[in-house]
Amino acid sequence: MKHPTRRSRAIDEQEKAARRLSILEAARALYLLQPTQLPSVISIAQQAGLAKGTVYLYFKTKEEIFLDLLGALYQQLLQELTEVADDREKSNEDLIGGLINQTTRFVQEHPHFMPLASMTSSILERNVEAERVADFKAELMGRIQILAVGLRRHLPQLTETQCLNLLLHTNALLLGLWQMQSVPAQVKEVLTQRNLDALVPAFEPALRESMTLLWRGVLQPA
Amino acid sequence: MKHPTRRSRAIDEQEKAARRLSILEAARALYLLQPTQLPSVISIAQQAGLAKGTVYLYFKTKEEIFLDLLGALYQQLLQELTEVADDREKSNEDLIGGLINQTTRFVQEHPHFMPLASMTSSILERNVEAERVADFKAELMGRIQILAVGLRRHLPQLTETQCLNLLLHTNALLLGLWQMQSVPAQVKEVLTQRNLDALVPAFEPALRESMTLLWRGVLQPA
Amino acid sequence: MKHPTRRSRAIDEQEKAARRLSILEAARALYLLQPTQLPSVISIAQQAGLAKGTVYLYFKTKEEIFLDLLGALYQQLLQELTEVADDREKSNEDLIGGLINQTTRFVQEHPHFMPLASMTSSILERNVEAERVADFKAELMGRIQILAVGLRRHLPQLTETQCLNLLLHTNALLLGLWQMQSVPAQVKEVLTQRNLDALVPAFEPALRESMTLLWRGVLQPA
Amino acid sequence: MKHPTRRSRAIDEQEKAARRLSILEAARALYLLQPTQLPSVISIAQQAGLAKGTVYLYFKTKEEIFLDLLGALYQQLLQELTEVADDREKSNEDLIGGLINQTTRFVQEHPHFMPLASMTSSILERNVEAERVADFKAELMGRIQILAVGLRRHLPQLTETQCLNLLLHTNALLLGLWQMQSVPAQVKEVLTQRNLDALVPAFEPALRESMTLLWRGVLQPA
DNA sequence: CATGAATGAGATTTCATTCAT
DNA sequence: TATGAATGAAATCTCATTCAT
Repeated sequence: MKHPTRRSRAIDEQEKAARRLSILEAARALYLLQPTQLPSVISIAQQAGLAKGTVYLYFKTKEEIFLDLLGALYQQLLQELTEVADDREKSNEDLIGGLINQTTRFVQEHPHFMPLASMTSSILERNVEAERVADFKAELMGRIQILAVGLRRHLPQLTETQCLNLLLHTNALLLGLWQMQSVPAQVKEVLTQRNLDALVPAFEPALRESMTLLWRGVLQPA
Repeated sequence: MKHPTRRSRAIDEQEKAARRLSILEAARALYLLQPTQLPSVISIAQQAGLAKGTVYLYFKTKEEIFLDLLGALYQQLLQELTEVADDREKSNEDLIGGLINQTTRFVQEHPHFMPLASMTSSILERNVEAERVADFKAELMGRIQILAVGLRRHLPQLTETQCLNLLLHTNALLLGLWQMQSVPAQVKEVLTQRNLDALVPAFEPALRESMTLLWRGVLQPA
Repeated sequence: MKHPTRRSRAIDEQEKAARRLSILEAARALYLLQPTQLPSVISIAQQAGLAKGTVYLYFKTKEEIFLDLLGALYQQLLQELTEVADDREKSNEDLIGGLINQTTRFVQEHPHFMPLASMTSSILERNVEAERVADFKAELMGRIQILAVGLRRHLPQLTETQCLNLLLHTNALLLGLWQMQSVPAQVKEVLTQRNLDALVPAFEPALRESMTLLWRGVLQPA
Repeated sequence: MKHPTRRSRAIDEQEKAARRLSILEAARALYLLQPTQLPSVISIAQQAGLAKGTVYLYFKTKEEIFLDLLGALYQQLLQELTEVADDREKSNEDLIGGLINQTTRFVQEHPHFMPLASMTSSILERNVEAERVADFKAELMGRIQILAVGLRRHLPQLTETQCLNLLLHTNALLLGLWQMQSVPAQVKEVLTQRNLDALVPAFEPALRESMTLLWRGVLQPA
């Protein structure tokens, strides 16, 4: 005694991709409402106007949805950064500044990016098939390498490895700094009450400063 | 005799502290066995020879246990680093090298440190009372400030804020780099099969390199 | 964020047994309302005034509940039959008649007995731990053996094996005849419309007749 | 080309019947592999080289497939038994023995017969349209009546009703005895470990014994 | 007619947390 | 204080059945 309702169907690959996207979009919307935790699968399904079972038709686990979402964000960010690096006219200073600006703008415009990135290792990768995680990592590293190549055109004094590492370390800073300043509102309140606001470093200035130091370090060898 | 296994009660403060410690120790032992996820409360209780409910007499949530553990680890690390910094005889290079060495050694000797630190923002701080998180943060920042002061004795050319930020950014690097290389065994296998091992940066070399760059950057102003 | 409500607790074995019984009773009540299918676990829990999780604290699967219920029914039936057989004054005819009467009465008074017994092999035993099924079978056969012993006091001309087999075959008749007459109401309607009512043998007369034949066969060797 | 694997269509009655048969055959093959449960519709469809939905063009429910299979088996068995009964030369003893032999042989040669028959009332008839169940019953009873007529030629001392009932009760024994001995392999293991093997009666001897008693009972009126 | 995407009920599991005893 | 029974949200899975294409 089942009661299916009427819906459109994703027959070809394009439509399937679209449906996949609609799930991702629903997940994103709900997560933004409450970034303290991943929304439940049932709520994602409802938000997407689908049945719970349909979601599991497209994603094996809830975390896979968000790893996908994160992958798309990383892809977009790296795409944008690569475009910045492809501008041959820029001076080194402008390049670094441009990359920093682009990054901070991206983080602001996609408020779910850093929260998701921050739970990659502790949550998302723990509950996604190894194959899919490997896909995610491979894709991410591939795009970072492309960016590294673009970077080296500006900084020929660096080896390719140095460029790559520079980017990896930048990503590390991004992750770490975000987490250090990502304090629940309630905690922030308590810290304020105790006059300890200064403990929570502001994300953007810290990122600017640390990135500048890191890049200056590599460009001015001892 | 309904409760033949009923435990003795911890009446005075000493006993209570001891019981608290036994829970922390049980949690630590279990987490080391499988740092991929926090052990369940029931397993911690059993490991400590207590009932599930008893654990909640000493900790409000499971995550509070691990935030406590992490706090102790941070405290110890910063203590050790402060001792390194307090050696007035060291050259700047030795100082930096000493801090790096001490840090990497600590990470190796306490295999639960970085995994716990990596879930601080996404898991631990989300499930612990704001008051406790604030305590954790205040304590941590206090010790970092002490270290910053020690550091400045060696590097008088830096402002206090610069020293503090240097440490904060170092912590960020620690967090981010660890997460980037913290890949589940199964994923590592898949990456190996695809000849993509190189995607996973080794933690210690990456930490050495990035820390060196960061510190060099701050010491050699443009 | 869980919301437990207030309930009494089954601390000792007696209370636990009582709670187990309350689940069994809830399952029985619901099954009687609609014997076409086993009620859902959630409905059983609600009927018993418990949470779903609590039901799974006492039973591993839904089918285990009903196998338990069936076991109790078999136990009661065999108890009653043993009492009938223990009446030394009875003639053979009275004995057989008494057993038949007692059986048919039991079936009528416990309308869930035969439906459950009819799904033992195809449903209940398929989804219950082997250990539990073995318990059920051992218990059942033990009681049948006791009844066989009682039977033999009346029928000393039979071997113990003959008595046992007689009972086993009687049980087989019970199962088979019930299933042959157990026709959903809708099917019965259709058969009536087609003037095929006669196809569905009445349970009780058929049981009486076949049991009489069976027992007469064993008592009057060729 | 959205549907490269789209099948040809069964236009005329012959093709439709053939497709129906291929579904039945696929269902039979899969069920034989694992008679512990009905195979899933998707597996049946794949085995038959069809899409899931196509199966539902030929059968209203999954159980209808198996009720059909069972109907064919009953038809064949009763056909064979009728041929045995039509041999006028046989003595009564030979007749009974022949019917028993033919039945046990049939059960052995069609290992899916009894498992299916055993779930008739609890599963198959619960999930098949009343009309179809009525068809099944009518067909089955018709053939039993034919056999009863054949039987009566040998046993003129019996009424037609007696002959019919004898057959019905025999069927009941068949069903009941099978179910009593149909124990999952794992349960059998446990019983063996407990030295309780004897609890599971062997099907064929029990059938022979009980049928002999039943038929002897009817032939030797008190 | 044929297809397979979509549905959704329900079973089962896990487990942090609560609270009656 | 200590206990562990009870809770219930949520994840995941299965799968028969429907129905848009």
